[in-house]
Amino acid sequence: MMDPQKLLQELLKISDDDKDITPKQAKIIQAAIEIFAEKGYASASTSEIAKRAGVAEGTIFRHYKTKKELLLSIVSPMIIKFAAPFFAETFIRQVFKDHEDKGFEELLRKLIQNRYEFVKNNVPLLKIVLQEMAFHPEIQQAYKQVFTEKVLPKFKKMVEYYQDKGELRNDFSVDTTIRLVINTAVGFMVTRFIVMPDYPWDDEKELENTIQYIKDGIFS
Amino acid sequence: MMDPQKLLQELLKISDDDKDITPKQAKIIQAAIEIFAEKGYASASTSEIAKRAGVAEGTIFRHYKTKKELLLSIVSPMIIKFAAPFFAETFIRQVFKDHEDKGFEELLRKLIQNRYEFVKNNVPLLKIVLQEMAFHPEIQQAYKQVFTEKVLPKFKKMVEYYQDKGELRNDFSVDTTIRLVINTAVGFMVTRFIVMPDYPWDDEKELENTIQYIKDGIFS
Amino acid sequence: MMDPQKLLQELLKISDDDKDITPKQAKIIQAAIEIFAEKGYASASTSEIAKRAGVAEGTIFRHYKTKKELLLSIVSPMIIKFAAPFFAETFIRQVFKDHEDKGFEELLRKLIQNRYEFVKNNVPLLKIVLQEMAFHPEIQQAYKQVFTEKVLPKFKKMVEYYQDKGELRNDFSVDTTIRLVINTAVGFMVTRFIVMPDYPWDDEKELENTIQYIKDGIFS
Amino acid sequence: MMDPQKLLQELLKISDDDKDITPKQAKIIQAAIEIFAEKGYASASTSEIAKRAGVAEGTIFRHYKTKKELLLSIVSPMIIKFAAPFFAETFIRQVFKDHEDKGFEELLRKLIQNRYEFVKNNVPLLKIVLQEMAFHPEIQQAYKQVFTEKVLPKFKKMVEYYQDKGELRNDFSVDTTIRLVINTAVGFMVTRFIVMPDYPWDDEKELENTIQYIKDGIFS
DNA sequence: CATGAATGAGGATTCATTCAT
DNA sequence: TATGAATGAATCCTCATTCAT
Repeated sequence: MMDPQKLLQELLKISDDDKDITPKQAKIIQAAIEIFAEKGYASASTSEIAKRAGVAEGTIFRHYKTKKELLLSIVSPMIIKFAAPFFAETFIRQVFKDHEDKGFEELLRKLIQNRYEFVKNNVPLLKIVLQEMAFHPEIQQAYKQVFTEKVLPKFKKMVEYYQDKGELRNDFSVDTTIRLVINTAVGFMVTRFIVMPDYPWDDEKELENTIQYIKDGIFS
Repeated sequence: MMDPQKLLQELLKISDDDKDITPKQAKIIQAAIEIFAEKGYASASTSEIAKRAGVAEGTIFRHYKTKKELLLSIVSPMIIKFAAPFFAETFIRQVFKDHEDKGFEELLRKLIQNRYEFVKNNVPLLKIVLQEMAFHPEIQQAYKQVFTEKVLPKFKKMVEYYQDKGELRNDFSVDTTIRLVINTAVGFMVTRFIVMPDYPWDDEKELENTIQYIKDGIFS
Repeated sequence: MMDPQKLLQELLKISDDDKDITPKQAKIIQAAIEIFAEKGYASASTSEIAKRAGVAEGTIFRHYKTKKELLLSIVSPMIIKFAAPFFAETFIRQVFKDHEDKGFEELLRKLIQNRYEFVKNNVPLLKIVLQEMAFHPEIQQAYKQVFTEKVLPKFKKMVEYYQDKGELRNDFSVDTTIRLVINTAVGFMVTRFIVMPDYPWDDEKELENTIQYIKDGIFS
Repeated sequence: MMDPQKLLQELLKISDDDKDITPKQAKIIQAAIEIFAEKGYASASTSEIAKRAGVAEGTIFRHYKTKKELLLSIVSPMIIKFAAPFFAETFIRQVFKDHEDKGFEELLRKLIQNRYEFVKNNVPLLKIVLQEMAFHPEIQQAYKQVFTEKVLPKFKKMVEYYQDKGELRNDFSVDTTIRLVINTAVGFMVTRFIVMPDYPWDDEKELENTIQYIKDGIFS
């Protein structure tokens, strides 16, 4: 038995894909993340990446056959990591068995808090994913697959479960409910970290308000 | 006196920036919109735009000094148009005087429906704005200015007004309330037209659900 | 009616493919021929070609999408031109009707002399063809097609005709005869212009000897 | 005293340059021969050679200082081996003393048959020599030296001898005679193994025809 | 106004070669 | 001896922009 705090923390470290990486390679990835995030994949030049990584341009291509492969090597693991909480086999069982009493609200709170921390620690990477998804079918594909195979099914079960319990309104379809929740959560993070990162956010309060909003809307 | 239906319709046609445009220029803009939306500004080549427009490469540069000027000539008016409803002097007065009885919900409904139609008719253009805003400070600036000077003040007044009336919960700050509403509305449209345009949407219902969600959240 | 001298001269100028060519383009082709011949296609750099042509490197790619296209635009017409004498409809008829009295020897003499002049005037180009054929299937294909469809059939008719007349030995198959003749003629030219261009050749005598050799071998 | 059969067989194994070669080195040479023959020296990359040889890139440069040295280490021995029959001191003496009765024809036959076997067993290597000679002065030099110092003198003596005997026509200069013979023989092999290796050759007959052609020409 | 040839800087990528392990 | 990561010059090619017609 594990308390949910720990559970979700666990789920983050899904893959250690940073193994077998030379120091130069690590510097390349770091530089690439920065520059891709700053100017976008298409406008980033491998020569600039090499310069910032303190590496010869050729070194990039020794490790990544193409510039695109470099992008994907950065972006692919992100998708999985972002959906990580939904990967754990135990996740949904935990929810139902040990913590059902706490209800959907508590589950939501944990989830959003956890993903909030994740996003906070991976802003440039997520910027890249958001930007480049639009133009790279491979990324869309990967995202779609993870979402429809891993995230959606579990999310659906959750929503159905709490709808049956009468905790969630059931005049919204499951899909609609999920869409609204995800929109609100993701929207918060995008606004918080990407659109207006410089606004003087009171994160704790804003997080709580967001959860309340999802719960009750804005009407009194 | 004007009924709100007409009011909002009016607000759409703010600027006729399609004046004094040669047919070739129009074809260039059309082609540019398509290609910028398809592959992004950085990956779009002026030669491809010229080809699709059925124009010589030089012709583009006769009308737009640089490729970036072409982008801005496309993007700039969009920002104003998207915020159009908030531009009309009469807008807020209308709200307060003639139609206060209908309440925030009705106002919201009109606004969202109207912007929904607008987005529906300008998907590629909005794709471009969303994508390129990240990398072009000029666009961010323009957006920020319009938002803080035009949209935000009026939105604030509205929210304050309805909070005072007790129609909106006031444990949320005005800013937070606005953020949540805009997030939900924009999130819907982005999901609807950009992320999942091929999903079999029941637009009317989804629109209504979104409004209800803003109002009441998802809890029963 | 045309005397065979003129006939063969005519056949040389098959296509004027140098039309619609800008002066820069002409200089590019000239430079490319020189450099391809000097160092081979693979070792020739487009930047060097541009330099020698007095043109920006980009200009090359405005006219030829790829370096290979530049090569083919040079090589392709050569193949046809080299086989030119066999293209004329009237060629073989001329041989049979008006000049049969002169026999195979005279025909051979005219042919070899004519091709000798052609080769003499196109040494670098032929060097390129010989070298690059080995590595470019497109060139092999083109050569094969021209040879099997145009050259071989007419050559066969000629040899058969003179074998029937008893002028040529018929213990050699037609194919073998053709191979031996072409080998000897081509071999002469390759030796003369490519292998040992600096040897003090007495061209007229050597040409005549080659013809005699084909006729009588080297035994007394 | 040695019968000529054996003599010529002997001449083949002139140098055992395969000594002191590590297994890796042998694999490198084998891979290099294949790849040089397939795509030409300039288009062959050391990394591809290393890969096909199952060796690290660095290993190639441990044995051969440069890519070119690798080429020369492959090509140089070929030149000597191809001219091998003319190297043996005893060769010409054999011809004159023991076997003069058999005449030039028999000598030619032996020579051509022997070289035919050699070429047959070394097609890729000869392809490389033919291709690269054009661009590498070192190879030309080596070839020229071997040819003028070893092959030509002996060949000249032979031809002079048989001209004096009245067996060969003497209205052809010695040089011309040699050129014609070599052209015909080499031309056959190039056609046989390089230009048209897939043609259904009747080697024995074609070889014999070639010899007859050299002897008697093609006229009846 | 419109054209399209020309430009040259810059892009991604390749490759022979070096060197620390 | 063998490795393979690292190099950086060189390669082919693209592209925004200019300008003479």
